[in-house]
Amino acid sequence: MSSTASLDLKSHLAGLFETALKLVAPEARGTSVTVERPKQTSHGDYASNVAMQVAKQVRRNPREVATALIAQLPDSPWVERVEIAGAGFINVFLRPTAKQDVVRRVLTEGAAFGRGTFGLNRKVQVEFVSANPTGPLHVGHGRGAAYGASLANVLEAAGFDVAREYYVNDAGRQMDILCISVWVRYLEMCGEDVPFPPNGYQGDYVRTRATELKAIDGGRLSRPAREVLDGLPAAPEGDEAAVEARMDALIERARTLLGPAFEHLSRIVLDRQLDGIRDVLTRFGVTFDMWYSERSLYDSGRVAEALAALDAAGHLYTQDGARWFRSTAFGDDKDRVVQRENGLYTYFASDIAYHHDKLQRGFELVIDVWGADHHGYIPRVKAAIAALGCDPAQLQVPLIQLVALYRGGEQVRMGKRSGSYVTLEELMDEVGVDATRYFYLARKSDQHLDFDLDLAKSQSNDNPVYYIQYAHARVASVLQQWGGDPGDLAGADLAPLDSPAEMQIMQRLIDFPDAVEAAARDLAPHGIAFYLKELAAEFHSYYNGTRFLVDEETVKLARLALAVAVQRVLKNGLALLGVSAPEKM
RNA sequence: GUGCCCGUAGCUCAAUUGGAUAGAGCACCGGCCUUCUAAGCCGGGGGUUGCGGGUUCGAUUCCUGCCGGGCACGCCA
Repeated sequence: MSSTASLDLKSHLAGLFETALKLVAPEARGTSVTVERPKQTSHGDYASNVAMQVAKQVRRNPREVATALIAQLPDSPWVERVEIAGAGFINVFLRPTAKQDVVRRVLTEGAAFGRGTFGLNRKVQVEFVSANPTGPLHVGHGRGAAYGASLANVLEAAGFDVAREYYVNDAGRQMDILCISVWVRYLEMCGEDVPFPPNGYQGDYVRTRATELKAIDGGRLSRPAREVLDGLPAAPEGDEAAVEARMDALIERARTLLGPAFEHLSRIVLDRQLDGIRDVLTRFGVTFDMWYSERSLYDSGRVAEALAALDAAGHLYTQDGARWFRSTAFGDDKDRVVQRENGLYTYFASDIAYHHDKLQRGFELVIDVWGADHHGYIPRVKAAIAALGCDPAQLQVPLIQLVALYRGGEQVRMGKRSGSYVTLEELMDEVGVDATRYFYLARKSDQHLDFDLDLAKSQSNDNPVYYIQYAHARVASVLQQWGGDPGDLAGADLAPLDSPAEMQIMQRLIDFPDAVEAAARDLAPHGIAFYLKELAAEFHSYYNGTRFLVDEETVKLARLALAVAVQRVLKNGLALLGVSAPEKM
């Protein structure tokens, strides 16, 4: 029964209008009545446009309809008065008690305030980050991590049953190239003169892996340079195709020379890479329920199984020696290869199997957080889901746009090729976890993000994350001065809270569950960041002009109760963003 | 060339999914600490929402044509 105040008020008011509508315009009974919060306080606490919506249907002018609706509106203990405004808006003004009530509710519900039932306990999976384990996480992955983690929190708060998952691309050529890169560094350390392939992974972490490998296995994986290099195709500088061909030959050679030890090497390298990624994410406050291996999809036969299902339904065909999925039958631009001429499956094949598996695990909603550069990939995955007999709407793919770092007003240039990109770890070390996560979430995910390092680092009033945290800390400070038990405040008489500033703040608190629900519905956690900034601003303003520790006991307790309620909502909201709520700054 | 996304104050971004006079922060100008944290507050100037049409009571939002920017278009992952 602890549904939220705002939902209570909104549905309560909508119910009043529906009752009146039945009497005034029975023929428009089907109209869904919406009640919104107007932007301007002069337009009341809540407003409905129902009169304008039905005006045409009943062939009367909107203001006339509104007048009739108001005349038939049932009495309500929460409503003070109702006005007609503008083209036919009906504005509702609430009694103070309707707002004051939220303070008690926040204090009683505590960490649970803001949680709702919108999700109906439905099972939803959020898959995010899923960066290739072939290198460290960079600032782009960081944005996906912050977004995915916060989205998962928001969905959970909105009443979904959420599973957080990282898809590990541990199969395929990129992984092999990483292994070769490590192996060549390893051979160098063993004194073998093997030139480093130009398309290998250049970073320092590759040497680190090689060092670890040598510590574990000594020189057991070493082979004479001529055995490694003999007969490999030449790769003239600048000839990309030849360079790739030489790499493929080198991979084959390594498998031949090392035998089962190649898998051993691969396993160690992968584990260490994942350990590194996991450590950084954990420091960043991002954790997963499941790390799902792409390779396991092959080992368990799920890829073959998913393709067999498509085949059985008649959605596969053979052409030019390859197996194709007829994705055009489900809205894709062109058909897609799932098994190459050489017999190897494509990445898409394992992705079909992966999504097949997700749906089989009973997730009603599957959310893939992807980089925006993958947007062209969405239609084919949705096509596969449809071809497997499921509803493509069960998959939603929020896209995360690029991040550009700025330092001293200049963009920090990054290039994968040169290995000069900034890692998430470096960003966290420089800026701090709280500011990093807040800045990532401070705008819509599908917008380019200009990340101002100087601003994020500045311990000043310019920095929005500190602005919000400071509001939280200020309440703690007042409570300390007061010295009483905040637990007693839930029973405080709230009648003294009647100033415009107090009304505004209480309405803002009432809005919090709505903000959570909207963020979940739109897969847009940035709404929480904006909400918190506004709540903090209103509180700072109030704080500046109001003394809490006054002589009159009832006024003091009422104000403290409000302050603690604000503090609680700030804390709950910051938690959704993965940002800490310090008691002292 | 085709498809998707974007264009809002000098800068960085919002705008309750079609609502009322488009809002914040930064920057700029002017005020407020003998009082619970000035990492704060108060006031001021700043706009043809890229441009032109259309849909309707009403458009930053939906449709369309241009202009400008980004991304994707592989038997790579």
